[in-house]
Amino acid sequence: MLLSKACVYGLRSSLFLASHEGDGYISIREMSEKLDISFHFLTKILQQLTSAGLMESHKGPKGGVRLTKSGSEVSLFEIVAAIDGTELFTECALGLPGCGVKKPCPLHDKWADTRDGIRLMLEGTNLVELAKKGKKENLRITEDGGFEWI
Amino acid sequence: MLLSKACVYGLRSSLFLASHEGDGYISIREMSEKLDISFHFLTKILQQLTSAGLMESHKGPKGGVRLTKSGSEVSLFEIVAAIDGTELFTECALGLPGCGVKKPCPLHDKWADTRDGIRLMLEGTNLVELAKKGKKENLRITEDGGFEWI
DNA sequence: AAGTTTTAAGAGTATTTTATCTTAATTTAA
DNA sequence: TTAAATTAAGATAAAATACTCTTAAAACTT
Ligand code: SF4
Ligand code: SF4
Repeated sequence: MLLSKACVYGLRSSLFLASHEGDGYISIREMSEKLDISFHFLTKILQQLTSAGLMESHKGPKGGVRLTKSGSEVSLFEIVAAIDGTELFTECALGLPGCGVKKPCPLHDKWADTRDGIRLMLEGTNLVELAKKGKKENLRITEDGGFEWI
Repeated sequence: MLLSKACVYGLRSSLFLASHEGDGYISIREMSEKLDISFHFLTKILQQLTSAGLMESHKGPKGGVRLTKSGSEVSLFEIVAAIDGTELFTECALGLPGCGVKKPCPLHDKWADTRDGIRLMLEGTNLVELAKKGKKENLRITEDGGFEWI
């Protein structure tokens, strides 16, 4: 799998938050139920996004998390980088350490292009754009398709 | 990581075999030492490639493995598919099941293009091509760069 | 035929990832 | 000021991946 489970959950909930922009803090419990993700696991993932500065959290009743920046300013790349790190975009298709520094592997030229393709796609896509599209075309962000865009 | 460790090891040893085409069976022990991969682990990986029909093996002294087809006919995609499967090229960036069948996720269009980019790169690259390039430019396929092309 | 070399196969171990559980700290509201 | 709601944090558990060990089977050499 290209992205870890944690990362995929991070993307899904970021999308959720982008579609609720301006609604204040959204509780993690609510998100975990609507998106069908384990509450405790999601909490940990969102803590990562919070400490990366992408979200801010608030405790107590009426608490929850919300995006710090406007969703249109947050690219998928930032979320992936915060959870899975940027190794995917700097390291080797053959798993060799120190790409570009020591002598490269035979696959380098082709892989570097492919790798950049992934990065550019993630950098060039923002949360609001996706949430709008999802809402307009009634696309899904849960396994059972049960989630309804507001 | 895009490809599993097993898959990367499979690619490295396939590259090794391609550069030894016509030398008959190459022992797994020799490969594991030259490529610095655990012998038993490599054995299992090569068993997968053998049962997928990409390699054939022979027991006893003078035994080992060799490519069934000419290395120029084997694409990286075949090796990846035999070890990691083709999920990467059919499934969802958001980890949702049944892509294309049920309603898609908002990322689908962009992700499908990116995904195809990875597949086309792997399909469009064959073993001999890479081995030749590696030999000519003295590129590496081991971590320490210690491997020498023959 | 016996001994050696080599892959095959399955069991076993270690590490990482994924997920859960428990307790604490903070904030709101009655 | 007390109770309820909520995130924070750390410990634990389960599952998946990565790796190792042991024994068996096959094939070559003498
Ligand atoms: S140079 Fe080769 S080894 Fe390094 S990252 Fe690129 S493909 Fe991988
Ligand atoms: S349609 Fe959406 S859910 Fe399905 S594979 Fe494509 S990106 Fe993933």
